Amino acid sequence: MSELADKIPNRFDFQTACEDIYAAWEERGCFHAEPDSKRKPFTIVIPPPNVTGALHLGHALNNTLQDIRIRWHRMRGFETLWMPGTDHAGIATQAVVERRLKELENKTRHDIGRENLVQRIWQWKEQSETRILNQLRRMGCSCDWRRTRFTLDDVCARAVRVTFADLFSKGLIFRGKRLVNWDTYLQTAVSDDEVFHATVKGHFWHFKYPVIDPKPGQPPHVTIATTRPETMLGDVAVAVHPEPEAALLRLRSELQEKLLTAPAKEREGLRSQLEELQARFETHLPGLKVLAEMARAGARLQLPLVNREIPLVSDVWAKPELGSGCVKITPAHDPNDYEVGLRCGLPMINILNTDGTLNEEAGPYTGLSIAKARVRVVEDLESLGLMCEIEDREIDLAHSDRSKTPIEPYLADQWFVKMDQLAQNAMDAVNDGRVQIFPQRYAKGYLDWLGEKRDWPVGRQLWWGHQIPIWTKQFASEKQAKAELARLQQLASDSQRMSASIEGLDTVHACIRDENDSLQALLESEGYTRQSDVLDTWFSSALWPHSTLGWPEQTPELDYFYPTSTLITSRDIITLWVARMVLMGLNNVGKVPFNEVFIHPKILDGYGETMSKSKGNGVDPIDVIDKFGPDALRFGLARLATETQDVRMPVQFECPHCATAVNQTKQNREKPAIECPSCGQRFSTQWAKAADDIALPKAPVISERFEAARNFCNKLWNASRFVMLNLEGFEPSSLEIKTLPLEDRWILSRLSTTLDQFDAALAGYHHADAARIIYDFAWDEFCSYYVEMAKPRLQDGTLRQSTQQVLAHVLDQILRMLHPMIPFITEAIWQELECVAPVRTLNGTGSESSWLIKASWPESISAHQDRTIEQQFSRFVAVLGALREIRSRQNIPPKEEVAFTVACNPETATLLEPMQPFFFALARAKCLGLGSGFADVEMPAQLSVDGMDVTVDLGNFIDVDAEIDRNQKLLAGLLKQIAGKESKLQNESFVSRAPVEVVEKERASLAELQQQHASTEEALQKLLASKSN
RNA sequence: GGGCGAUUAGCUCAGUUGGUUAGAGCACCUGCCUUACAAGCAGGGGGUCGCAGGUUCGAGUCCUGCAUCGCCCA
Repeated sequence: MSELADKIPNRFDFQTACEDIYAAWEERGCFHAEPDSKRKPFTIVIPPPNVTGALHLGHALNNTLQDIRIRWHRMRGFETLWMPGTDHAGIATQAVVERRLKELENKTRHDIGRENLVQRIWQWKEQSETRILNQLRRMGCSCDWRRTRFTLDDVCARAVRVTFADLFSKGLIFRGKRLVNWDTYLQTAVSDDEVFHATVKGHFWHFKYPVIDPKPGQPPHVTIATTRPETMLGDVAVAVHPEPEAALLRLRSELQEKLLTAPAKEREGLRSQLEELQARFETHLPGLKVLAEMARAGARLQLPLVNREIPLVSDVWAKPELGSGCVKITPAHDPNDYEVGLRCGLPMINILNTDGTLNEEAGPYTGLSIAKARVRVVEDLESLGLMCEIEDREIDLAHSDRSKTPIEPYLADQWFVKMDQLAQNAMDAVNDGRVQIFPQRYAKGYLDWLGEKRDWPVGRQLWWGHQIPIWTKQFASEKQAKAELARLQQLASDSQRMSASIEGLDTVHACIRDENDSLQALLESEGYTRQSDVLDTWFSSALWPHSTLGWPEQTPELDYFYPTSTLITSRDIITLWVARMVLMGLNNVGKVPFNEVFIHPKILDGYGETMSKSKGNGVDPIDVIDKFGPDALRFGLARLATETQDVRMPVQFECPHCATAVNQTKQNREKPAIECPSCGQRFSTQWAKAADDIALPKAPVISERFEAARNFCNKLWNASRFVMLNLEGFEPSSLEIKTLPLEDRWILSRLSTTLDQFDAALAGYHHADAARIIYDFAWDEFCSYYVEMAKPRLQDGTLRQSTQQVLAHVLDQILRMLHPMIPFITEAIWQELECVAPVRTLNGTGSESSWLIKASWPESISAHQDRTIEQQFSRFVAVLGALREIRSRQNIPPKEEVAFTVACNPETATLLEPMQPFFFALARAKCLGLGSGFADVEMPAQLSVDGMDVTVDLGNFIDVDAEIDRNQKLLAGLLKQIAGKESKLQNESFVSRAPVEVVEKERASLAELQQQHASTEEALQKLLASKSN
């Protein structure tokens, strides 16, 4: 036995063990899945991480939850596939590589060209992907690595191209104009979530446009205002509200209503608003009425500087309460104006080149930068006498996240996917339950977003991605274009291979399905050019659940593993991704991509902010693994993953000199180096740039939240160690459950109940509940009670064998249950246990997989579940608790024995009788009497619990005054509660209206309190009497 | 502006269809190196359940309003 004690250290050495365990799993093909008609499939596709950077704690949570589900199902006997891979993440990855190019070589992408840039991005991808996949391995993720995919690899590329060609041939892909966020520095459109807003100092210029041929009573000018005067060169109209009076009246009554209910501090502001509004009825309304009438009559204005006639139009976008009440309309350079342009059927004039200079539409200003044009336009308007007023103003300006330059709204050609029917199909799938979303409330956002059925802009002006497979040529006439369309149709012979469409009157687009089709070269020789844009990253991600399984080929994998079982992801991509996966799955395969979607919480830092590398509060899971082990990381995350609440996780730097955890604050998290408040030495952070800082040792960023999980793992390890050290001479036999002592039947009953609860929690995606259920069972019930009670039993010849068997069995079952959450440590213990006790069943026969990862999932046995046993055991626990409390309260040294009695009914006495050795073993207390009829003790320390009076004769140990004091306080509390109950029970309406069982419960509770009061009073009197003697 | 969520112990979070004296972990205090585990054991203190109303015999839980914070959409 001592040999074994030497062999098993009292800590799990995760730093050396985990790598071997993982390698062993992989070598044995434990992660690999193959279509198998005899078994049910269970499939998860990983939400492919971006190859932009490394994984953070949010990914760690996401992947931990997936692996828990994967391992759980694998043990339950499913053919289980976890499909891994990564995402090329178009703009994000390209921007990172471009930024490095600029920083390291001071070059732009145009300097090195498309081919070179793409090659460099591939290099970056290799490096980044290796790091990410390694992070997943360190976490223990049991992905089928042989099937690893990348959204830009050949298999995925083919799926993308076939999908695109299919949609094109169905007429669901078209090109149109649309306002985009244009980054003039990078010369690409960026998406809304790549834009940040910042307040900058600017001006508000008021100027006027002459009215052409004003009639009597009509103004000679209309006044407008803008923060971007150069955009007037692209103006196509001025708008005025069609019913200014009605609009003002409505606004006034809204304000008045608000004023009635507003809190005092807001009233002042509202009143002045109302006053200003009131004044407008006189100062502006008459003029606006005239203008509205003019707009209806088709009045026209002269746009200065470029001398264009533009209409005065009616539109509700013009706010009669603001400025002059008129607003200039520049549809090609402002999102709101764009909408007005669409409503009023206005032309859209783009005045910008892609590099941010003005184009020929700007007339005399052509070629100027935006800034220069702004100065010139203002000067020229002034010299024409059209400038009225210039205000200073703070302006909320959109900037590109990638280049930090101001975004220009810009009207560009854009490829779209028509969403109408595709979106409807995806909505139907959720509405009729083919796809279930957990928690259910997230279905609303999904449906709302799809319900708008906005066409999906899929083109990106990037070089990294799937290039759009469309070849385009412009023809001289509509007739020629139509003839060409017919020719192309003939040429393709098969509309799947190539299909074509006409844009406008004269432009022909041909979409070719297959890479390397000879048609490509043919068209190019005829003067067609391929579209240079690439597809939105989400286009390829949307195909992920079926493209990874080999679609469009009808592979056995696709047939067997699709639809996948569940998708586990974070809420921010429900629309970007989940919705599109459903829509594409339905379109391509005809079936939903997954039956269930689980949305898990986000990981925030201690301030409730999302973690990110750019804030410096990001935590690398590897740092946590290095410090606490992969199992602690996983269990720690799982127990925090509740349903409604995002996870706040205070973050610390761990001082590399003295290992002190230094709390991260908003101030220190952005510093390149920090001085440790404990040892006074300096360490560096991710921000270290200067040579001095870089030379300092770098502090890992961790969170102490994982300590509890690490401690739990340690507890499990040592409990297992104890069991194994005590299995000497173990020979399993067939146990007759009914004949076993109370504690055995109790732990077996609890085991089965725990299993049921644990399974139910996992099935419902209640990971935190599941973690808590198994934690409580393993620690509080198994370790704190069963293992402690096993100690005396192992010394008892008649009980030793059955004790060993129950210990081994329950440990076996706990290891299985915990394996999905903490795979490494449970596997390590399993390996040891296999050597010491290969048979761990209750009937003494059978064998198990030598690897826990492949072992079967435990089954709850309802015959073991016994509520009476559990209740009886809780009476034992109550007496034990009372004994311990008395000992502790009276400061009795742990080694000192005490004697006690329990006054209780005969049934309880019978129940407690066989537990006497455990009172001694667990509380060093000897029982002198159970039930009634034993002599009173002189110096009692007493507790009433659960209808029993536990009395300890403390003899000389007792601190009588302290005990008297405590009893008096207790009595006061009891009296208060009794009074409360009595008044409740005297309340006629409670007794008559509350359910009978509730009233009964209250009565029983009152009786119990009264009994407790009586025995406490009695004990108190004895103490007082003994004192006066 | 619209939608979703949160607010419970110093911190991070549970709390089921409304029903005993609101729980856990960490931190704190007291006592223990008890032959698996000091990353441990035993015990303890600590809460006006964000605020104000309402429904009810009874509200942390249901309803209304307000405040603060977060996310999504415009």
